[in-house]
Amino acid sequence: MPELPEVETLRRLLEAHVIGRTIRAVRLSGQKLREPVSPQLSRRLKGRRFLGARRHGKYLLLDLDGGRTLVSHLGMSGRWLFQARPPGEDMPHVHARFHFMDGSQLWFQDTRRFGLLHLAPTSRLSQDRHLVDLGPDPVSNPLSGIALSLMAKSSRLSVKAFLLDQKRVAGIGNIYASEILHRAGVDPRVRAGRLNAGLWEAIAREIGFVLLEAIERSGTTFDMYRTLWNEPGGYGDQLRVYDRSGAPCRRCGTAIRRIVQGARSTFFCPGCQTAGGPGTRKRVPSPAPSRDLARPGAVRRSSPPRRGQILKNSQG
DNA sequence: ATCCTATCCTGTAGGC
DNA sequence: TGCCTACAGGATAGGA
Repeated sequence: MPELPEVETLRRLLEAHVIGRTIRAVRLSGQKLREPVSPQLSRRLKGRRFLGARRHGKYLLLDLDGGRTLVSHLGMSGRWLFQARPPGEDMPHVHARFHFMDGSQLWFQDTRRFGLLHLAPTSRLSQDRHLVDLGPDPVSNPLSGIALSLMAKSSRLSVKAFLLDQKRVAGIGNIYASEILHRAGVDPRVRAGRLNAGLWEAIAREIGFVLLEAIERSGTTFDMYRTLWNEPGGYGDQLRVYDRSGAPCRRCGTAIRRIVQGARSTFFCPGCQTAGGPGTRKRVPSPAPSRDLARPGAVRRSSPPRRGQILKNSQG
């Protein structure tokens, strides 16, 4: 579940260690990812140099000379791994190996193959079909509460589902959505269109806070995610609700609950996350039926933005 | 138009 | 011990 902080961590590391290198060869596994990787990729990348690393939401954008950009997404289990001196042993599920002139290698590994590797013209990147519908990137262009509340105005989605929708805000996934709503004190089941401006202000603040704090710690390794050096991220012990069902809330002591929304887990504190935000106790009916699947003790493993501008200022 | 569900995929946890 | 099933979720196609 790499989300914005994990991708930004990789972007920074790639910028520091891979940008400037020239590709000698690219070897592809031939396996289909989210969509087939073009067999032309190898030919088109040969001899090209990486010029820069950008990011929008969860998409990593690697610009090359020759006017093309490598658009990548990590899906559920994707990894970018760099070795100055490639190890002797092999690794499973490596779908692209970039061999650089100096002998170093960059690998794209993706066990579950929900990731994406695709080459697009740099000049028309914002029109690329994978990127064109993305909402604003909340780290490059911090969102105001006003902007969020305008976007949510007539939405019947739960606020959790709203935050997960990449067309509205790009980069928030299942882990950080729960964390953001916990910090904002907002019940994840409340419909987005019913939240008042003050709560959107709190959510906007926590989006920025949580994502930046997670970036500082190189992201969250819950399961698959690794940095460029194959190391886990350090934000895992900062998580307040995600995967903590049954454990006491660190703010009020109430047992954290797990529910399912849109076939995805949501973790929240029934004590201090309410429909009216911090300090209110009123319980509000859920917008959609949500089953309570918390099993105590059982720890499961493992101004509104405009379109067309999304790729500007995406340096992160 | 908006929202919801099923689908893709693999490794792993849990049940028997 | 080992087989089998269920589950995890990002994005999206297609249905309601």
